[in-house]
Amino acid sequence: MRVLKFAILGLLYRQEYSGYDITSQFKKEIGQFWSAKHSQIYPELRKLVEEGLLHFRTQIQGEKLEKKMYTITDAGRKELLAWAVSPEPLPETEKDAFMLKMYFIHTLSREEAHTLFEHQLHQRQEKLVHLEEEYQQLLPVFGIERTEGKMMNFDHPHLGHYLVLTKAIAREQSYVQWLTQHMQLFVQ
Amino acid sequence: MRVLKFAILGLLYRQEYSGYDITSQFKKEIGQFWSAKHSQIYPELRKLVEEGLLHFRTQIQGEKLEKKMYTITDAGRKELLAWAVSPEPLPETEKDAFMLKMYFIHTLSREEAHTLFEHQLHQRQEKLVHLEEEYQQLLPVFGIERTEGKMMNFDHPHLGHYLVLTKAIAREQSYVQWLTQHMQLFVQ
DNA sequence: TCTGCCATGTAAAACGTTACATGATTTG
DNA sequence: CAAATCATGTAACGTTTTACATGGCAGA
Repeated sequence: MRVLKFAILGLLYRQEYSGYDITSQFKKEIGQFWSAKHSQIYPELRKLVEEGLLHFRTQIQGEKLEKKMYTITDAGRKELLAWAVSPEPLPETEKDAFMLKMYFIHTLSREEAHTLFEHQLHQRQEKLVHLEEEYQQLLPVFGIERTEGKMMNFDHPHLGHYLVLTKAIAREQSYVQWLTQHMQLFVQ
Repeated sequence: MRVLKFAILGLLYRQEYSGYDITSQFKKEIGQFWSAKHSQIYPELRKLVEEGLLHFRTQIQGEKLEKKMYTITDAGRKELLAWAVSPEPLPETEKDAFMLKMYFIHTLSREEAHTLFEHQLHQRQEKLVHLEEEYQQLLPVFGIERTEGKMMNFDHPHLGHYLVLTKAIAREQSYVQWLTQHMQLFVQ
């Protein structure tokens, strides 16, 4: 599948980035849905240059620190677009170790199960709060103002950002709701 | 982390299974949240036997077909329980290639984006229908009868099964809802 | 000057998928 | 008797993580 390849091509579609910058991007919003460590990114960048999908120029930062700024080539853009329009099949499995534990809940006492469940709820709620704060702070960037009833639209330069944030929020809300709904199983 | 190890130990906690049976289990409900191919399962089973967490007896099926029936040992049960009670940290990234494409939506035309979105919605809706049918069929097994107001409880032997099914349904409902809510971005 | 961040890489191990390989049993 | 399923394994390849390794830069 080589999804990392397309993640990198996609990031470079609109701007030049260094390997370090790409690593940083994966720690931001898109990291909710795809990421990689720098040890995977640097070899992938080299490979993409070899394949003619990227090129780079070396830039000096300060006195002598070299960084490589990568840009996408026409061939790279072409491959990216071919991938981007191809329909994404559903994965059979979306791995979730917590839910695997829940499948084996009969191995636990009521108290142990309750603790695990509470712990997961706590973490998911905290994550949800962070995501919602991020969303609130980005409302002006997204151009969504409650008073004027403005809405995100297809041509908005931050549509992708908006979509991943709202989707991450929806995912966490659903998780929190499911946990809350089933919490009663462990009390008493 | 060795999650597959614990998935196998968990499956063997209540009954004897062959490698083939374990492979089959991963194609059922728990496959929504964890799975592995037989090529990963057979070596893992051998390893778990070597580690003293499982043993097996060879059973003859029919005339000469040999199958290995695995059971968990006391050491295996001990390791399983230690894992099961340990709190699960949230993964930073829950990979979703479709959402990665959505982050790069600016590379697509309105029509292309609309097609992708519709395609994903169709697939998610279809999956949701299957899961809901499964749930409806299992209501008697779960002991949930609308007329008598019975409820799932902690000691129910199928609680794990119930939890993964309801969670998978919640996940798909949330996905479908999010897709539906944002579909308007691509029309006209 | 020290701490945290910027910056790039490689090596080894672990995890996961696809393909290769073989044969028995069951059901239509 | 043919096809689907049961049953077990290995090999090769691809992906991902952890650890090793090095050094520059900026601000307190």
